[in-house]
Amino acid sequence: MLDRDLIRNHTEAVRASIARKGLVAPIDEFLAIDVTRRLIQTELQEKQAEMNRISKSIGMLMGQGKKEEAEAAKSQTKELKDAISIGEARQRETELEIREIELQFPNLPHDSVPNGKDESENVVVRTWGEKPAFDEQPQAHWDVADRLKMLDLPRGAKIAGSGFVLYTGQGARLQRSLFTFMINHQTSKNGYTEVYPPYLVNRASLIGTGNLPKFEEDLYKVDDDLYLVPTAEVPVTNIYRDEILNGDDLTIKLAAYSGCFRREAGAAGKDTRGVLRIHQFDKVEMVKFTRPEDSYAELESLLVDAESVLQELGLHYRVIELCAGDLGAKGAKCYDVELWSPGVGRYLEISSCSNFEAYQSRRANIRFRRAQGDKPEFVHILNGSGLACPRLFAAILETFQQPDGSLLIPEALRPYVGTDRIVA
RNA sequence: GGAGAGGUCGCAUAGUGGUCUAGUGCGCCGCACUCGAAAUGCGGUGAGGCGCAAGUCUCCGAGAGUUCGAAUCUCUCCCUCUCCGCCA
Repeated sequence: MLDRDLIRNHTEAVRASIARKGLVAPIDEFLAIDVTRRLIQTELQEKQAEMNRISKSIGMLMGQGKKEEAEAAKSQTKELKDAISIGEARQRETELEIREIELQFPNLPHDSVPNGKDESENVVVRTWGEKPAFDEQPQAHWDVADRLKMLDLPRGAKIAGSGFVLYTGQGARLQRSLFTFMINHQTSKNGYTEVYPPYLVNRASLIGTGNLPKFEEDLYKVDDDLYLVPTAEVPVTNIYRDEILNGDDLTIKLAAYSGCFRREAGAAGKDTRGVLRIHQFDKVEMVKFTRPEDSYAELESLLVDAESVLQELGLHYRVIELCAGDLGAKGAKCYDVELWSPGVGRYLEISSCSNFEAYQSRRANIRFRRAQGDKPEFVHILNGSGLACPRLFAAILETFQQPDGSLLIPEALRPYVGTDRIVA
């Protein structure tokens, strides 16, 4: 959702900015309904004001015992009352219409975001480490995992279906070690406060983060109008929905471990092998609530916090800045962290660190007050993965596989895994 | 799941059909008194929309209804608490 005044007063700038993303927004519909909406409202309010005056005078006349005059006043109200109920219905209707249109607006890209139509025009910001050298072609993680009995993909599919994974033995232990290590790292080293949210959320929460109404087909829905979380971003961002925060408490930095559930409806046939794209996975997510003037500095440090996990593990990665055309609807600016996966032979997206500015806070109505008596302002909201487990799991298996067939565990994970090496 | 009690402007409370533009206390802000503070006194202190402004409208958990008029009456739903049942 965007600022209504911005759309009204800087229409062409908004249009051009959205066009940079290669998207269109219902700007003309918005403007048309906005005008009628205000006309309806002004007209209605005049009638309501008159009705209030008459009703009040009836009360006063009754109090003074002037029954007849009160009755006379009552008879004036019939026509007014009908007009008001029609006006109220029209106002409700237009308010719903404009809200529906507003929810379809994508966020505007920040000025610093490079132009570009799709991922081919993204920009490599930096790389860390180097591709590890192997004497022979390294195995893909599904082969390493099979050999070391860390994954049972056929039985995962039997239990739930294609795209669901059963981790076994040391694989299950490694998987559990990863998110435990990461949530500990973000809370103890990078200053995040840990939260553990519900895995099921209501519609209002999903509208707040921008997953609904547009991306319903990506979500698992259960009875009672609840949805499985596609990421902890949804419940964590909504912690402060409809609240006014104290400006002195910002920036708020939260980190959450959660399971994530995605239908991956539009991705059939892509990345189907191993654990590269699965319906259920674990992730540590970081969310920040900031003052507007701090959000871009906080985006840089959020990115550094995500990277720090990979540095601790000694994994080669690169940081990509998304061009306008690859940003998606919600983001104002976004960096992806891509992890080198030597067996698959590709960089895998493992984290997305985004500044949403006030796009989500306007939808979720999350504000802050700078000081007592000041008008509430919308906070800026950022989030980033820190990180997603399956691809990290894959990269570790592929990067640290040894010539003798064993798997060397990175130093930082050894206390969690309980060994320095996994053997067949 | 069953029974009961509740949800009022940061917190606590009052309000059971009309001077409620929601009262009071606490907290908070400003001013006065003071060398300074405490205490005290006075004033202020929710959100949103429309409007250049004056102003005006909406919001007492949410929605619908009754009425000239609803915080107050009716219905539906949500949430909290207590007890019972079931259960990791």
